[in-house]
Amino acid sequence: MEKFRQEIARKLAPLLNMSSEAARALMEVPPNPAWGDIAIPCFSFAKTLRKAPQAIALDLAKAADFGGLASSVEATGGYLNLTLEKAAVTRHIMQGILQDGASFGFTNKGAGKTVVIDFSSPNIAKPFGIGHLRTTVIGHSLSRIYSELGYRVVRVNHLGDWGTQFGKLIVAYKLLAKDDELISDPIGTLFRIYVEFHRRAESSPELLEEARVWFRRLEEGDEEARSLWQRFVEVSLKEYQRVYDLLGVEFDYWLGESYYEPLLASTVAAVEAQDLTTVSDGAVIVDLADYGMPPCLLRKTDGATLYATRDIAAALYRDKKHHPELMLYVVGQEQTLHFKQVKQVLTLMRTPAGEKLVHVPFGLFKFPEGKMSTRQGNVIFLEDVLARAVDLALVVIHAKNPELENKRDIAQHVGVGAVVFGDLKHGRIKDVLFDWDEMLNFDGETGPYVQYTHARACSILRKAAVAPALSDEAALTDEYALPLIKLLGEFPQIIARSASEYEPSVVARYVLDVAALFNRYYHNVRILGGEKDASATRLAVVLATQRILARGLYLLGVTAVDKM
RNA sequence: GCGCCUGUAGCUCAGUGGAUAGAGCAACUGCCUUCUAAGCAGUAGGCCGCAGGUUCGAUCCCUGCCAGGCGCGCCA
Repeated sequence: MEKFRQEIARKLAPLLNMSSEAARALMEVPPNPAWGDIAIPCFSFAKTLRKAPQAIALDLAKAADFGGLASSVEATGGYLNLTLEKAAVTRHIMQGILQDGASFGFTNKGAGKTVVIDFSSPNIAKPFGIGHLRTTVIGHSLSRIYSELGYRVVRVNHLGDWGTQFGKLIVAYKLLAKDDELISDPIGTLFRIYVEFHRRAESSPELLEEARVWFRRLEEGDEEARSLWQRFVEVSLKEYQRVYDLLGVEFDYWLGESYYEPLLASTVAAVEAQDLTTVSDGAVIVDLADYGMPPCLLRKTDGATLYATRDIAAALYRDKKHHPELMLYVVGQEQTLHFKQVKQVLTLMRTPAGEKLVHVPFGLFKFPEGKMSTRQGNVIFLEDVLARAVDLALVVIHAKNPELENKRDIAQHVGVGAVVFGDLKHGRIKDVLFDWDEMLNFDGETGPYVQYTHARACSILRKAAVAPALSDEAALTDEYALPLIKLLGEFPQIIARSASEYEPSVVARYVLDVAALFNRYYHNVRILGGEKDASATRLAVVLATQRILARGLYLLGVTAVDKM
């Protein structure tokens, strides 16, 4: 479709006295498909040409020559509306998808470029809660979307494996846990003692001081502290891996904050060397008042480093190691200020890392009961959510398709797909209300709906007696096939837009639209049987749809099942 | 107090400086002897938070206000 728009823009540009890019940017999609494929609003020319928009549109319609591209050109209400030649459009799109197969959306914009994506990044010793779902699935999807554009993608899991919470955990462990508990139920145990620690600390604040001491000992390499820390990290990673396996999420690097620890001293020194730091109440800070921000703390009064120090060190490290074009941080919007500060400090340091750093924020999960807090112990485990979704999917399969083989396997993909898709269909930035009913819904605008549509397409392709072929082009232009094919043709633009906006929901919405149009097609047009050439051509539409749906779901990190 | 984000149908959300603001869920009503009814089709449901401004044209951009969320030097 885009190819046609650009063609039209090129022919239109001289008449409007502008570049073809500008002419392209002017184009709109008419609200009513009956009015055509492309609309050029003429209101903005009225002043300079001193003519009514209506008349301008009329003149353009008369003057323009689009060759065989447009089947109708009309001036209505100040708009120049044009309809593309149906057969040319459908032929072009269908040939493209059938030839390119899965690589139809591939535009190669990112060839030779690298993007580093920091996502998921759970805090060790805290359960992998529903709160981690968003960063994990958004980051996973973005990594696939950028790969699709030809970028080399470096996926980094920036584990929260350092910081004062480990002092707390060590104190709590020595006080409250037995060794065998950590083996039988690692996260559960760490979680329990972490909550209990905070409960006790309310009446015994000296525990907090003890925790600070232990973290200090950890930083200094104390053997006991170190070995406890090591165990906490190991058992936690093992549990996280189960969730990642379920979601199909992988990383290129698992680098905790501890990894950057040896770099911190030189990082602070580098900032100091640029004369950016001042000492305030004994702490080392970068004053950012000139940029309308509170200061960025690099060292506490006691000399210990902070979150910002580690993020600056990590950004410098990533830039040096991977030479990326972009460094994305898929982290909740509550950390917007933090990343603005880090970016500003990097910019002041005059390193390229400053402009490469992009915070990709997302809204929080909200709960009817109020804010969720690990410390208070009210957490919804992601694994439980996924398990419930899978169980429910199994129940639905037994009810709707009892003959299905591999029920458990399919149920897992469908259940997980419902949860993942349910998250990704929302714009990132909005807060999400956690709602079991919506999370476990399989009807309407959901992952299972798209998966089901894909399975339907697969089912037809399995039963077909003839091979898909574009042998009867008239079968591509009926009122149900035409809008579907046009939409399929937008796939490359959709991928590009979702990448530039860091917004997987663009793909999710698109895939829902494709599914809706396909289901309408399916319902109204008989594909199998009938005249051979027409049937083969309709099968080609089914095949093209199946490929786009499969690829779209892949980009979202959802499995496209063949049957369900 | 200051800063950032959000406010669209009963609920969850799309949407664009332009022509009649769209989906899904929930409600009601049709459609399974035809390719998977996790589907399709229909009915109903709207001062696009409020008030100004910019513009030929604002739900969209600007300002103010209201409501909610988040953040604001020694947590991450």
